[in-house]
Amino acid sequence: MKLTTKGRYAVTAMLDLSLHYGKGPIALADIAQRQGISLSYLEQLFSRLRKKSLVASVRGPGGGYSLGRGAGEIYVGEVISAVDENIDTTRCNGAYNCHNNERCLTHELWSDLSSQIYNYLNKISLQDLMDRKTVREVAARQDHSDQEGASGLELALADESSDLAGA
Amino acid sequence: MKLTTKGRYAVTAMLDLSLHYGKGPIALADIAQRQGISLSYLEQLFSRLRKKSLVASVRGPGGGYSLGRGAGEIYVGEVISAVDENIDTTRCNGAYNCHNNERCLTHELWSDLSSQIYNYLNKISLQDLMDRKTVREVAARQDHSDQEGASGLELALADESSDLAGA
DNA sequence: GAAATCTTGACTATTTTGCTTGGGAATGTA
DNA sequence: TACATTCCCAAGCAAAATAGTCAAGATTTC
Repeated sequence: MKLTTKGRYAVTAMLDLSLHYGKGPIALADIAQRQGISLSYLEQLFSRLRKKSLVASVRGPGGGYSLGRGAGEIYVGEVISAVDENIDTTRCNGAYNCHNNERCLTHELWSDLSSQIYNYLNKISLQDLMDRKTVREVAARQDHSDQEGASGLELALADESSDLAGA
Repeated sequence: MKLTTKGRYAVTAMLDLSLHYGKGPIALADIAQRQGISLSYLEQLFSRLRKKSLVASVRGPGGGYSLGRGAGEIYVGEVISAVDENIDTTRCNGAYNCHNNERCLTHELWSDLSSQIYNYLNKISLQDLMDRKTVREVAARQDHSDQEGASGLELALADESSDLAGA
């Protein structure tokens, strides 16, 4: 499997988007700042996410991104696949030509592992992540230091923490 | 997780070693030829495997490598860990400093995934792999074409009905 | 002592990653 | 209309990782 920061950034950004969504689209610049990801890099990732309809975009002032569907219907595996091209552990990517144009000794091992990982990640939705206590804690911290650092222009998200009991 | 050809080569080579072991040590050159892996590259990998006692070596003519313990007691996860340094999917490798010196939003997701993969691979021994029908088939083909030389024009890959990883 | 084999370290080519740059295009606001 | 704000896109690039080479040496068997 290819699990690089590309996939990690994508999932992190999508989770940030889920957490802050609710009152209109979220600008990438906000996500970039909160999650410490380069804006241009995020743009590239979101371009791919958009092509897979995982997010929808609105241009112009006040624009930004929103989720393509409900947070409960977007799965981590999809997000990683969207940005990482392939989520396969085999060298041949399932083509059975790993060695001398034939299947290598360990081909089945890697394809089994791929399905294993794929199944695992495709059972976890963004909503599942949002429901996790640790995620809410980190999110609250990030929103807090956001206000301190950015002279409090982007308020109105502190009430997020009172909604937490609902999970 | 880091799953590259390094880890794949290591497992493949260890499996080849297991399959051919029994009548004294196996020279790396044989494994390199059978599995299509560069000899010098294999040497590097086996150097690490030896440091972890996964293999034992005998120098001189007739020398080579043997398994450090029984094939049923060597697990795929160990082999990959030995050559790949870390098998962790988090950016911080578990150090909780992924973002601004603090835990990132998705830290737990990646560490959970790591354990998932780790547990999976650490339940599969080399003996388990040897017992697989597909492995024995490929091994038989490789031993056979070994005798014929390198051209290996036998086609036998159209019959693959085990379409697993839907990646 | 010569050949086979492991052992080691340095070096290199290639690919991938993560990111920048530099333009656009759409859209809301004044 | 002007203009700022946002998304959109493609090319390029430095650093890192990967995959592999090369050269020298250490052991052992014959």
